[in-house]
Amino acid sequence: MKKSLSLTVGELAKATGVHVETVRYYQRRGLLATPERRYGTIRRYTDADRDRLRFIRRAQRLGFTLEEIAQLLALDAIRDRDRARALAEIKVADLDARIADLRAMRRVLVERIAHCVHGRSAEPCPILDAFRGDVGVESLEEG
Amino acid sequence: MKKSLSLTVGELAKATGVHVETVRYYQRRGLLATPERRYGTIRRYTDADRDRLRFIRRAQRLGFTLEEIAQLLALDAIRDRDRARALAEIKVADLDARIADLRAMRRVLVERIAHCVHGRSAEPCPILDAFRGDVGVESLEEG
DNA sequence: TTTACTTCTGTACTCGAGTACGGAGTCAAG
DNA sequence: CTTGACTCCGTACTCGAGTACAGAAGTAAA
Repeated sequence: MKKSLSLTVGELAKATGVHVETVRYYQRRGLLATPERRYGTIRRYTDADRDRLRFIRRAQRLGFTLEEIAQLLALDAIRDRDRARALAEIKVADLDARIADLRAMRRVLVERIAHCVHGRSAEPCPILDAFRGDVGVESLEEG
Repeated sequence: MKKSLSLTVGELAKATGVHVETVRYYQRRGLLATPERRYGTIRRYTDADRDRLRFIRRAQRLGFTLEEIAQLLALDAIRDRDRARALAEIKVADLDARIADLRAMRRVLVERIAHCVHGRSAEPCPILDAFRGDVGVESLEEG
C-alpha cells in the first residue's frame, strides 16, 4: 500500500481531470466527503478521495447519472453485488432503447438525404419536405 | 386546397400533441409566429401554423435541437437544398458518434455483468470494481 | 515581506426544453 | 347574465450537470 497522499483541491482536480468547481459540486451533492480544515488551514484530500472521484467519472462514462452513482457508492459500502448487477442491467436496457431510437432517426435521415441527392434541384428539398409532409417520418411517431 | 382552419391555442395544441405552454414557448423562441388578436379577441391559428408545428415535432424526433430546427425553417425548400442536406449530414455524423458511445458503454457493462454473475459472491462486485480499478473501462477514456 | 497564486464560501448563472402559476380577459352554454 | 372553461401574459420554476464570480483568507516563492 502506498502512503496516503495529501492533495489540495486543485491537485485533486488535476489528478482526476475535473474542475475544482466540479469537485465542490460533488461534495454539495453528497458524492464526495468534504475533509476538515485542520487548524484554520486548507482542506487536504487523500488517495481514497481521488479514487472515489475516479470511480464517479468512470461510472459517468458508462452512462450513469450522478443520482445513480450515489446509489452505486452506497451499494459498494454494503457490498451488495445483486443490487449493483440489477442496476447495471437496467442501464443496459436503457442504453439499448436509446441506441434503437438513434438508429431509427439515422435511418430516416439517410434515406431523405439520398432522395435529396438524386432529385432535381428545381424541386423542393425532400429533407425539408419530410418534416413538412406525410412521408417517411411516421415510423417515429410517439409510442 | 382545404380552407384555412381557425384554431384556438388549445385546439392547435391538441391537433399537434403538444401542451399549450409549449406552443407559447415555441413562439417565444421564434419558431412559430404569434398571430394578431383581432379586435381584442383571442388569437386564431391557421392550418399553416399547425403544419409548421408538426414540422417542428417531426424534426425533433429526428434528433434536431430547436436551434437547428429554427435554421431549417429559415431555409427555403427550393433554393436551399444544399444547406438543408448539409445540416442533415452533420446530424447523421452526430448520431453515429452518439451511437458508438452508447455501444461502447453497453459493451463494458455487459462484460462486467457476466463477470459478476460467474464470480463468487464473497468477493467484491466486479461491476463496482470496474469503476474503481484498472480493468476494462479505459477504452472509454476521453479523447 | 511582498507578490502572486490558490483556496474557501456562498450565491447566481448556464443550457435545453419545457412546465407551473396567478390574475385578468374572453367566450359559449344555460 | 352568470358560470365555467378557455386564453392571455408575464414571471418563475424544473431537471441535470455543472460553471462563474466576488471577496476574503491561506500559502509558496522571491
